[in-house]
Amino acid sequence: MATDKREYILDVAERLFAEQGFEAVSIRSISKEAHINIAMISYYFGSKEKLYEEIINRKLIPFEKIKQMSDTHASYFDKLMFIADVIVDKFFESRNFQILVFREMNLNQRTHMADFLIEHMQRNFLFISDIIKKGIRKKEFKNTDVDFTVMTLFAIIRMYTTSGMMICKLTNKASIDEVYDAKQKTKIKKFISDLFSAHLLTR
Amino acid sequence: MATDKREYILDVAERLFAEQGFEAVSIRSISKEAHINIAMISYYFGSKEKLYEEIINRKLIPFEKIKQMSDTHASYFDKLMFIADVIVDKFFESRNFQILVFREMNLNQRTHMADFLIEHMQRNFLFISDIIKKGIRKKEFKNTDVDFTVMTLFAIIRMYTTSGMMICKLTNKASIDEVYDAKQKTKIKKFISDLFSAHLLTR
DNA sequence: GTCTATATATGGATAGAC
DNA sequence: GTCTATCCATATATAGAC
Repeated sequence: MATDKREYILDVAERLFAEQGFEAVSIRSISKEAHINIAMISYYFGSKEKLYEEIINRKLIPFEKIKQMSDTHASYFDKLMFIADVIVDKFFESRNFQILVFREMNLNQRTHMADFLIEHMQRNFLFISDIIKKGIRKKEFKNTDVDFTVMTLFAIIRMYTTSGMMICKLTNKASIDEVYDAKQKTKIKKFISDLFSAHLLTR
Repeated sequence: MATDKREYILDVAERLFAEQGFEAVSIRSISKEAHINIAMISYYFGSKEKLYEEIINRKLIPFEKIKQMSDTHASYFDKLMFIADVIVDKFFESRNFQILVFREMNLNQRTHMADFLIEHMQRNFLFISDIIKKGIRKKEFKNTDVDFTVMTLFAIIRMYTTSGMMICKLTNKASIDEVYDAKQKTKIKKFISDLFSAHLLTR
């Protein structure tokens, strides 16, 4: 029961932090939105910043599983697209979290947290770089700038999933929900596949 | 002389807002960093929020000139790459500003400002979409998802120019300056050209 | 676990002297 | 134009009753 309430507070706070930014959200507004007493946040989490750290820590991808699963795919392109699909799924289902993470990485506040997130990002980045480098060595892929290629993958998924209002306007969708429905998820996966197919594959 | 001091305050505040976020920066810290009295900010700008609005407004791209210049290029691909280069140049020389703009577009604070920025973005977006659509109609370009294509262009440039700390780490650069030197600018322009060439051109 | 009341700090803004 | 002093609102955090 206590964990349920804790999780609920974390969910509410995650959304508010994503919408307004860490400093703009008061523990008063969190307690109001989550229908709990103000003092409960210090009681459960210790402080506003520790609450924030718990929000960040609870959803970071345990990337090991993905590494193992990607091994089951034969070609490097299939490995890469498998990973891309996993990232798209992950980002679609945790948009508020991703907004927080990318905003935090770009801030000079709480630098220990930014450093930690960047290191986490780097591990994922290196894993994907490695696949592409192997693909190039095996002549499956063209010789291209690997850093920019991996960056492009993250950049597209990040832009689409963490800038909902903008994407909604730019693509003439009626609502945010429409931007993130199953149809759009399929479309972005197909686009990524087409783009990287043309960019990487030798044929 | 008064405009010099105003401009200097705007420069300092822009950097601080980019580094720490709007709410985390106090007018006290701005006045300290800019070596002026606290009261001067209200005197010059009226309020912290009006100062912020002036920072945003002073650097938005007047896109009309670019439209005209892009007309001088023969192919749609050349038009597109001319625009991409202009955007890269612009983003490289105003990184703090771009950090502010993209962060602001993703916040539910000051929604009038976010709406304004998104509309500005949409005009640029539509202009580029239009070029690609024409290229497709003339069979210069393959038939692709135009929205995602334009998004990709902005996504790459945004990711590279507004996430300096991350890029520095991911690409093993010694310092931020190295991430944004002339050599790297050339490299990203070439990468964009290669990527969109493979993605768009029929040959 | 839950609540009220409060200690304490810091923020934006401005009045008014010079 | 520049500065000091101050008003007032709001923030986090916690002590202590229940």
